[in-house]
Amino acid sequence: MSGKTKPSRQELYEDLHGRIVRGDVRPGELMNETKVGDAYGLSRTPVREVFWRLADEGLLRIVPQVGTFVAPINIPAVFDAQFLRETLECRAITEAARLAGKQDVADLRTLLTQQTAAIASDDFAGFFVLDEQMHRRLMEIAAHPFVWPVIASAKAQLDRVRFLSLEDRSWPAMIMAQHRRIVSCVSAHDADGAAEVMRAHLRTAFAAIDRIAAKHPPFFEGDIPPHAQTLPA
Amino acid sequence: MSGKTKPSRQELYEDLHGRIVRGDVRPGELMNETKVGDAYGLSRTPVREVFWRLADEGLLRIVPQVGTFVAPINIPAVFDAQFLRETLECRAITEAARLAGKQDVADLRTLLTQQTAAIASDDFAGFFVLDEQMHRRLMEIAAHPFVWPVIASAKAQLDRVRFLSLEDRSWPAMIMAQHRRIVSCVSAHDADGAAEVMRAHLRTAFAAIDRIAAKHPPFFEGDIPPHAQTLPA
DNA sequence: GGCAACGACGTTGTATACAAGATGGCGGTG
DNA sequence: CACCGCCATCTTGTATACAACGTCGTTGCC
Repeated sequence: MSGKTKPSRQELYEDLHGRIVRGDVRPGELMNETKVGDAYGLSRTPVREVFWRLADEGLLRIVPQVGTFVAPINIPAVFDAQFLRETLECRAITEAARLAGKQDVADLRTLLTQQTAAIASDDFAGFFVLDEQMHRRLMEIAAHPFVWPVIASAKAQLDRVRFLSLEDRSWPAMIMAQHRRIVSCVSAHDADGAAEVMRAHLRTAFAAIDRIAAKHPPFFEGDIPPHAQTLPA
Repeated sequence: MSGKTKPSRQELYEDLHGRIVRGDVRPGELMNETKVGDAYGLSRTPVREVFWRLADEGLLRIVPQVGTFVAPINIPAVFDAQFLRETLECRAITEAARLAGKQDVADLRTLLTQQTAAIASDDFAGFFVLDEQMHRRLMEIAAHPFVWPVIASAKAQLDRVRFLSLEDRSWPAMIMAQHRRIVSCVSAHDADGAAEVMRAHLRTAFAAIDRIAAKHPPFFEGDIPPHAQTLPA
């Protein structure tokens, strides 16, 4: 594992994806195929495939014969991503609460422990990974594993906004408390309670979008929809 | 419009997509990059981009250094696609029923008329397009237009199964009746009623999947999930 | 006869050269 | 001074040559 066997497409994709979502590269910035290829020791061909996938996810905007740019954060698209994630995850967790077995609950509790440890050591990146693992695991418990990639794609749009807000210090504690309540509901097979907590959980970060958008106007595109009281129930 | 200005990637994508969904090419069949490129007068480069996208949608399976094949119909993936579509469209139509204005209802009624005409002239392909337009329009009325591409992707998986069943002659009439009831509920702002009819509508075609899978075993992959009573409510 | 090693073939993966188009600056012109 | 047209330059789009790898048939050996 010492020599770089393959800085391959997968690595390039994950790196670029992370850099865009974390905001290391700003919306509107030019992503030159040749330069990116040189930077990673690859030719344009594999780079183009990665660009295409990122464009499909709405993270890049390819303008033919002009250039490929980091896409602005499209506010209506973000609202729809929230709708999608909230609708699917809340529906799925009711199934998860119904179907969860002892081993599933044990797995979730293990993730809770790891998340607590990550927060205790200020390992925000590690917590971020564990958070994603937990949501994916819940989707597996709900017996809908193929839905996760769809949610992950929507999540990227939402995370772009999230990373623009300097994370509050009190934030991780609140997230952890919500995670514990989710696992508690699933463990008790309380489907309605789990859905309710999940909805509140998913709206926590989303609630600040208008404030964040107002703070970084050049990064955004489109207006906040008129019916923006999100969703009733 | 006489000369073929561009048999470009878009055309190639739509053609291949349609051929796979309609079952013109069978699961397991080899899709050679070079041969496909020659057939369309393109080189391997644009073909590869199309293949990549189709693989992302689960319609192709790219095996490195071996070949690209038409993917088998993955039964668990189909069940998850049904879960995704049903969850999102039923949730969205409650919003559509709440938000629909007079012009929206008028557009829907126009689509109903066109659909009736298509069926009357046995134009099944035309009806298929109009059906898709209606579902997309409903998503726009619900103020979530960006969700449609996600549903369209899931729809492709479901349509693969649908096209394997020789469509019943009484089938179009039932679909039309459901469409009319949906528009009726939306027009009356009956959100719960609309969701109920939509759920029944989406399950109509899906209900036969086990029968169809049993009829064409070599085209399928994976088993029917144990909790296959789909979804409660 | 069974089996293992080898090699030809086919496929996708990668790199690179060239083409087509868009942009922006420059200079000419009214 | 304003404006129009041209051209250098940069970008992505496409085509093609080569490399890496897996498959499968063949052949030789045991």
